[in-house]
Amino acid sequence: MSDTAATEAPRTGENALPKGYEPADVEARWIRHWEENKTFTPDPAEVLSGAKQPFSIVIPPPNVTGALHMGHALDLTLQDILCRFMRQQGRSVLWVPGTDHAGIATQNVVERQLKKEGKKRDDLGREKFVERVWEWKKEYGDRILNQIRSLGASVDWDSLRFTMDEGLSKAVREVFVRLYDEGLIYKGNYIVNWCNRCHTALADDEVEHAPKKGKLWRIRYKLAGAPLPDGRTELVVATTRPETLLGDVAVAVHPEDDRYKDAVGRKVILPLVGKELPVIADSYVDREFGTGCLKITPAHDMNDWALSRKHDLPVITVIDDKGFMNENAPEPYRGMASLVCRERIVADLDAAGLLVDVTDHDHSVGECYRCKSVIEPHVSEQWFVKVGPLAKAARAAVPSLTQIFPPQWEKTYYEWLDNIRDWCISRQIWWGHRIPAWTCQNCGEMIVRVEDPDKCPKCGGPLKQEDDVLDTWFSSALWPFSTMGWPGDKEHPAAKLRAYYPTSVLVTGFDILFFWVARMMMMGLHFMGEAPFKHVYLHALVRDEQGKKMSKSTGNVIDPLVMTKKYGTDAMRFTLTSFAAMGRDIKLSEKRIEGYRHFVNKIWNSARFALMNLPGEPELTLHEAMENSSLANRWILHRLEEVKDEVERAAFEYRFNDIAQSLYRFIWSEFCDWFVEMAKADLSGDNACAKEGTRRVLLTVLSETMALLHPVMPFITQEIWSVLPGIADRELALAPFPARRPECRDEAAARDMAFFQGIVTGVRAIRTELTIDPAKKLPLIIDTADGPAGGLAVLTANEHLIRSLARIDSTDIGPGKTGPRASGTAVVDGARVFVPLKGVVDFGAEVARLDKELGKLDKQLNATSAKLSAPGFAGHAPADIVAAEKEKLAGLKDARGKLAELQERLKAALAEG
RNA sequence: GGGCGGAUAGCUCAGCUGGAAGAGCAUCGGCCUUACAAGCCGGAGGUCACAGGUUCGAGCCCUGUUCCGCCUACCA
Repeated sequence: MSDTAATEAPRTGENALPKGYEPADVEARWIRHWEENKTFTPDPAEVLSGAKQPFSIVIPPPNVTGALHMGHALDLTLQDILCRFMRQQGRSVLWVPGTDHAGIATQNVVERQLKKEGKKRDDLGREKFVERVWEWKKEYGDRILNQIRSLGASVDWDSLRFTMDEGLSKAVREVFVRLYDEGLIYKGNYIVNWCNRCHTALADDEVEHAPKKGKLWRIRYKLAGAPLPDGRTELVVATTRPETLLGDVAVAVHPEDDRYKDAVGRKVILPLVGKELPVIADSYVDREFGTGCLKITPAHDMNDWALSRKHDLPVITVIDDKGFMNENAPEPYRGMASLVCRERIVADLDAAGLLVDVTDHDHSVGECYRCKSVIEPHVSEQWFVKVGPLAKAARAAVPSLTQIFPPQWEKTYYEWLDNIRDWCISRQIWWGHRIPAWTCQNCGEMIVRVEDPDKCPKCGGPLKQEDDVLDTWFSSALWPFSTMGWPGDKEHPAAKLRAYYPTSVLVTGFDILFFWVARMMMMGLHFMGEAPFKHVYLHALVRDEQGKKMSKSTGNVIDPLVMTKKYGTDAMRFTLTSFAAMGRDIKLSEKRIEGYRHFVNKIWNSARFALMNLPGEPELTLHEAMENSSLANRWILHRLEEVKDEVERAAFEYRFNDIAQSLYRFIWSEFCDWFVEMAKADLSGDNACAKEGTRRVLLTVLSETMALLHPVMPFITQEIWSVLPGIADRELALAPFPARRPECRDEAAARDMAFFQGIVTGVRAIRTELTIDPAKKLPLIIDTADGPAGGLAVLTANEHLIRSLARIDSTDIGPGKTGPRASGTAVVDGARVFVPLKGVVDFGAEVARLDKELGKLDKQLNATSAKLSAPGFAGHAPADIVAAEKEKLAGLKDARGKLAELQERLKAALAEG
């Protein structure tokens, strides 16, 4: 055991808590404590023995080069709430932390570092470069992990994983080899998305489409041979990329386009090149767009590529993998950067009289999701996963095996899987899992193996391994089982895997539904025979207060680390939780976090107040305390039971905002505003029995509230918990969810309290609205004749509280009591309230105030009686609804009548002067 | 082009299976009432985007419309 706060002698009682809550100090202390004590490291044996139900989550591994942003903070907060809540529910909780190696991003970072030294990666060579990346990882790779720590995430640090770890790399190889052997991985020459800057292929979903202002050039392609029957001698094509015409292999028109029917089958002459191209017909061509004539450049356009395969056209690459015109381009253009070439081509066309015109044209352009440079379609040798069969299984698993929350994302998930194309998994970089395939330099045999082969098994010739590495998402797709020890020993799978796979829920942003979630589904189902998670909870994106995506370039980023430092982690977590309603974006502003910091302060101060009154454990048990207990005590215990239900239900249903709201209201508006104020009388009174009873209730409610709030605000709750007297287990994180106490349910107390609050609020309203000096104590008369059943008893028993809460110095309560005509008045639940005000205020104001009240009552009266008298209501509506409406109408009529009468009395008094 | 979501108080949003419109912040008025001025008490503020429909009854269900987001797509 370590010397942390929980193991020190608890500082309970008076002065246990300093005046102000200092989050930084408290947080650091508990983070250290949890980690040193391995509080969140579960034992798989407790699951395997059947002693506990498992609950597991794998963290969405952040990019190892990344820094924590608000999206992470939200994601981690929600996961932490679930994990901490499930521990309270008695589950064996495993939350696996880790990072991914982010192939392209990390390589970029290190290359930039090298550049500063005036070096390129080729100067180092592959091996040295990869070593260099590992060095970088060693030095900076823990940054984001420490940031996760600082949020209080209750992950099991013993389970920490990195996608390039030995075990995870083994999983990657195993999966690759098996998919290859099953014919689900193949290598081939295809057109792919190519990033010139990162110098690698990208998968379809790694390309982001952004609208761009472009131009549309219309270019004449002269017909070879005789003019068309109508005398035309050329076709005009429209293109946004004139430089690609050097790679044109055909011109296509729509087969039913009357304008071009006669041209089909003829040849045109490619401008600036001079070679003849066929004119083909294909219904893909949109007659409405441009001129209806489409030039076909298979090597540099995805759609043209597809057409070229259909029509068996050649593929001519004219732009190389760095974005320069290659040897297939005519001499004058060779070696030019493609954009430079574009200008030259346009100029040359113009000079040759082949350019019709140029118009502005907005279209969407693909960009690299890592570096934002324009994506070039590029033909090259790549490795692909044949996703069809995998996607089919992944689709079928939702919602039967895996449920998505909120469910509207199901459709998006289906949509993507239904239209999925083969997944390009090879990347032309060095940092990552190198493809485990070797080619025999002798016989050309391809060997794909888990273990490195040393020679060709067929001819014994020397082998050369593939240069490419795998897409980072390929390894991320295995995360739910690779992190738990798969494949390991196949006969005896890891205990962790047996205990915690499949995971309970995946919590992540909807933006990586495709990148990651769908692929994990594919891999999990294929290799484990089980979906990797039972639930997927997709939360919204965190945006700025205008609803814009936060980005460094816009400068609207709210840094979670700055916020936690400034307002405390609990305040930020609570803010995010409050706004985490399902299916909605979160518009965050610093002001909101600041607002919830006030709530943290409120909690702290209420605990300080409680501790001041709890020098030691109360002498009465709760059971004893409840005998002849006060209204306040019975009511708050009753409400506590209801809050337990609300919080528990909301947590199971991922209604995070409801957890927050329910606790906020209970703590602030009920516990602090009413219970504590009412308890003060007992706590400072002479009645030892009442005092001890109320102390017991105060302690019970405070401690259980800390437990309920703990998943959302782990630090302040643990800090307070650790100084409460009479708590056996100082580790709140491992304490069970507060047990239900059916005997504390007390509807009568709820009703009585509502009446009591009505009286107090009624008097306060009279006071404030008539601007009576708050210090001025007033007399109070209440006629309980028509009040609720037991109302008199409630008011009599709590008379001293009415005095203190409403600033009353004398009361006269009973059936038939009447105050002077010159009174401020109210009707509460049938009871008439009088606050004699002769000589205190101007009664004209009170007459006006009553007018306003009467107006409100009239509005409600009209609505209710209209409803009741509406044809069919009594016949069709359920009996209980009708009865309730009738009762309501009676109550309103009664209140209105009484109030009107009271106003008349007042007016009469006024007339008399 | 297809899909999804949103439109409720000045702002940000709740409102679960249809049964008297809610919260926070902001605002106005009054209070340093010894846990808390990061606080307390009270007030004001809404034709629930628009138009129809179903129903005894609609913020909620159905149809259409208008705006605003996002995702997706082969219009060069």
